[in-house]
Order: sequence, then structure tokens, then C-alpha cells
Amino acid sequence: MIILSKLADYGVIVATHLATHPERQENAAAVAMATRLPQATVAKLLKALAHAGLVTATRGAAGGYRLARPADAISVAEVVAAIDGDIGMTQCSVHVEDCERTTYCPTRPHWAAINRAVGAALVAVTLNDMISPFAFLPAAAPQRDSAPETART
Amino acid sequence: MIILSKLADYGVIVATHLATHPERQENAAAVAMATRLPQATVAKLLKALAHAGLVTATRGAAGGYRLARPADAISVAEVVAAIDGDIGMTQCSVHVEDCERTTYCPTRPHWAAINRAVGAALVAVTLNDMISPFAFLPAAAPQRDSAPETART
DNA sequence: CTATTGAGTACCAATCCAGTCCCATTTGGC
DNA sequence: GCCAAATGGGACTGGATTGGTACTCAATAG
Repeated sequence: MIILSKLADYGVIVATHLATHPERQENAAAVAMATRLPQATVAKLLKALAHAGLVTATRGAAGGYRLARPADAISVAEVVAAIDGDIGMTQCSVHVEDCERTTYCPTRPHWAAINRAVGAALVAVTLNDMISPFAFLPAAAPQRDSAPETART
Repeated sequence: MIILSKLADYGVIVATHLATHPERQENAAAVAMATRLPQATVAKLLKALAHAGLVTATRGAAGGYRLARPADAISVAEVVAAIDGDIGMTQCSVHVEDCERTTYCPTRPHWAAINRAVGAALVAVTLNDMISPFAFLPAAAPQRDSAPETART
């Protein structure tokens, strides 16, 4: 199974590309060319990213896009969420009210925890990390501990 | 976006149900009844789980399914993988050869790391954990249920 | 004023997925 | 030995989702 949709994947590529030239302003066509992605699709992605406030757009002739924030202040999770929506493991993680199984489904509360772990893995990575040629995180997921207490909210 | 497909979600529910009665052998109809899921779908799921070796099936009259291993030796990741296939963030995480972008895509190596983190989050949770009514991860229980991400940088 | 470029929306095609059905095979009971 | 019960393994289908495109409106530079 693939977690990210192709569009979200592309979105990260596009955002990463912009992160490599933070000062330069590029229009959709230029980004499409640089990333080898279909132009119409890139335009759509950039609109979504702009809508989410991750990139700033300049309209009109000689317009274009650039990152709204420094590359190390934009997480991959944000980029993905801008395109695919909020991340959740299961239906009930995102739309709790939709799950009529809530009353007798014993697994539900646990998904929330898994959810958080996955989200943390994505939040921990910034665009700046994606640019760097080296690995950046040791292991972002919570290691299972079999010590359920340590409750320290 | 929802990470798990409905079937994978159901699969975990089914497996969890079997984990509550490790010694009992149940046929597909009984599991469907207990879990309130469509019978045909449950049958399909159990076949997949059996194929993956997570449950053992007994054919013929009075046949049925039971867990192949103790509940604490089966991770959620295995159940999900049995139904949805291996987990990967992006296309290239699962089918590297399919990605003709390999040569110039700078993000690729990083996805592998994110991938590992997400996988670890699922591997860390066993069916036994899913049964227990209490949280098993440090931050699992609190009231907040939806929108767990939204990076706060 | 006009060319350029993003914003927004509507739309289409293709794929994927959830769910069902069918038939072969195995096994227990009569 | 035969039949019923149950899994094994496909094939099939309707529908939803997604990837991708096209078209029009709005803004801006020159």
C-alpha cells in the first residue's frame, strides 16, 4: 500500500524544488519544467500550496511563487496536508462522528495513538531536511515500550 | 486523507476479535456477526489473513479460523500488510524501479527514513495492545481526538 | 490597453476499491 | 459413500476517488 497519493508526492517535490531557490520567484511553468512534472498538475499543486499559505503567489505578468517561510520552518506534514487533507490512519481518526461502531469497537482509542506517531514522523521532517543529501532523523516513531505508564501528560 | 483502507481497518477489527478468544475457533459467519461487518467481506479478509499466515484455517465442516500466534506476537503492521500490502510512503518506497525520477529526485532517500518511522509505529503495536482497554503509548489517552497534526513549529 | 500569470472551478478519464458471487476443495457427520 | 458445512481462490461489478486537463476570471507589469 502507498500512503501518499501521487499528488502529495508531487507536492513535496515541488515544494522541495522551491526550497532550493528560496530567493528566486518561479512561475508554474518553470517549476514544471524543473521537476519534469506535467505543467497543469504543477499549477494545481501550487495553487493548493498557496491556499494553505505555504507559498506566496504573485499574480500578473512576471508573477510566480516562492516559499512563504524558510525551508526549515515548513514540515513535510504541512505540504502533504495541504494537498491530501489531514492525515489519519482510519476513518474514525479523521471523522469520529462518522463511525457508528464507536461504542463497541475496542481498537478506536489505539488508532489515535498510532496516528500521532505517524504524524510526528512527518512533522519532524522539514523541507530543508529533504534538500540535504544526508539522512536527518534517527527514528521518529515512538518505540514500543511495554511500560504503559510513564503517564506524564 | 485516510491512510488505511477500509478493508485494512476491518482486518484489524477482525484480527482483534479473534485475539479476544485465542483458543476458540470461529468460522467466518460467526466473526462477521460478532464484528457487525458484512459476511462476505469478513470471509475475504480471513482468507487474506490466512494466506499471510496470521491465522490458521481449518477447512471442511466445523472448520474455522483462529490466530496462528499469540496475540502479542502479531503486530498491527502485519495485519495491515496482509491486506493492503507492504507499507510505503511513496511509490518509490515500494517499487523503486518504477520511478524513473530516481536519478534527479533529491527527496527519495529521505522518504525511506520517514517510511521506517511510520512502519515502526505500526510494528510497535500488537493485537494484544489493541485489546487492552488502556492506552499503551505515552500520549495515547487524552481527550483530543481529531486533527492530531498541524505542525506547531 | 494588453500580454502575462495566478485563482478558481468545472470536467473528464482512468484507476482503484469495497463488496458480492461462484465454484472447487476439504472435512465431519449421517 | 453421500451430503452438508466450511474454507480457498478467483472473477466480476458498481461506485467512489483520483490524476489530469480545460476554461474563464482576476490581477499586474509595462
